[in-house]
Amino acid sequence: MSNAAASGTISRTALYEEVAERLRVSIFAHELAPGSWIDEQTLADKFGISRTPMREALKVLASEGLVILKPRRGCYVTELSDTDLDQIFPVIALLEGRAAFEVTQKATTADLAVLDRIHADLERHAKSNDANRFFEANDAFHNALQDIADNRWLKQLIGDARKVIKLTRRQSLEVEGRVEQSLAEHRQVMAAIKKREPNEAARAMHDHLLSGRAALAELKSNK
Amino acid sequence: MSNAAASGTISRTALYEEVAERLRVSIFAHELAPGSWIDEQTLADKFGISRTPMREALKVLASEGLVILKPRRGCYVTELSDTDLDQIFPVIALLEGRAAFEVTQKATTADLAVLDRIHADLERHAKSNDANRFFEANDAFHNALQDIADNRWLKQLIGDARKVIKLTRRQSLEVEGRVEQSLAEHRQVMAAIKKREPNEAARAMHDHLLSGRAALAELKSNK
DNA sequence: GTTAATAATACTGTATCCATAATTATGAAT
DNA sequence: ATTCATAATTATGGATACAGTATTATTAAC
Repeated sequence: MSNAAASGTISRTALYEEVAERLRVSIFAHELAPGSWIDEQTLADKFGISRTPMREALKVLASEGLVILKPRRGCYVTELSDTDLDQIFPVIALLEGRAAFEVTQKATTADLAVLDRIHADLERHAKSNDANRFFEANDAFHNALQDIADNRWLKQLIGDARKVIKLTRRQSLEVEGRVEQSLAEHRQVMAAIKKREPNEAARAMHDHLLSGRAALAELKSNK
Repeated sequence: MSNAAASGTISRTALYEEVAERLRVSIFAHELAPGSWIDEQTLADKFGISRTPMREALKVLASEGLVILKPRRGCYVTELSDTDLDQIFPVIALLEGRAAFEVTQKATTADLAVLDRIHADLERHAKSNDANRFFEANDAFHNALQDIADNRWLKQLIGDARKVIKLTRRQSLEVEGRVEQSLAEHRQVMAAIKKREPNEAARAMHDHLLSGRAALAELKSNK
């Protein structure tokens, strides 16, 4: 049998997937504001597509929790209250703690090298006070960790939960001193992983995320 | 203003939701076998609907992990390997443990009464060796617990994860003595909740679910 | 007889169309 | 003037039609 090279570069993603991704970006950028109604037809016209893939994309976003579909009422961007954040952060902390736990058990020396490199990026961007790059590296670190944990379902659940809190992620890093604090917490996570102490790594990651929630709360109270 | 009674009982669920539920049932009952291809048109005809709501339902199931959508190739029922089960059970154990933790903190005496009643059902159906009703009551218990935990996001993530393992879970009760063991574990959970010891409740629930996984593994090895 | 190429068939993906339900606006009555 | 009812407009939900791609089968050539 001929190989799959002829069937295109891997496989062209379906239109509804691209639409879903564009919508996610729009939602995270608050171009589609929380609580606002999504006009299927208008948005589909703007994207240059018909309502069909738009509707399919909205179904996907709905099951991700990014929008809510009210039957016969239309689609609205999810609004996150403080209560929601208080509810979801401990859950993410738990899940990512578990990821750290599994990483500590499974990581090869090559895996550790990858983490080390990303952590070095974190240190560098913290030193140069580049909050944007720090944020990116932070994302990369958590993603790398989940890849190494090599648990498809854990990764999926964390991804779902993280998508939701991304709705509000207006840099908790803007809190005075948060970058340094976050960095220190990352160091603890790395140290625990290298020491091969799963429980300690899990606890460090867990506390790191709750600390992120606290920073966000502080930001709001000062606003 | 006239009330909403005329607009039907609460709000009629969309067709695609009903279809999604029917598909879930079919998948759990293995009428749609793991790995098998789902013929949109044929199935839509059988349900007496068009392809549109069928496709929307499949999108939802895909993001729940029950099926996978291969672009231009169609839709296939997810196959769960032993590795998948080994990966997902510890995660569910963690999440439901957290739910038990939160319940122990939040439950009112009325809540405890509800749990007591369902637990009594469990005891009864175990005594009469009615595995089906035991399974139902077990589901009801876990659902009630999540309702009392009153954490929308935790409930959603547990629901997503549980949907996946429902593909296999029911069989575990067929293991010799599993019903009794499961009952004993439930007693421990209830006791810890009543004693208002969150950590103990979490650990008991966690172990209960891992025990369920072990039973399933045993069933497979004997098969 | 086997393999490769081409053609046909069938299914996925997208667009358009129709029907139903909800909301809003306008008019009438109190 | 305010409220309630009715009608009209608009958007969602569902069906059908159409286009493009992938797979399979058949035929021809080696």
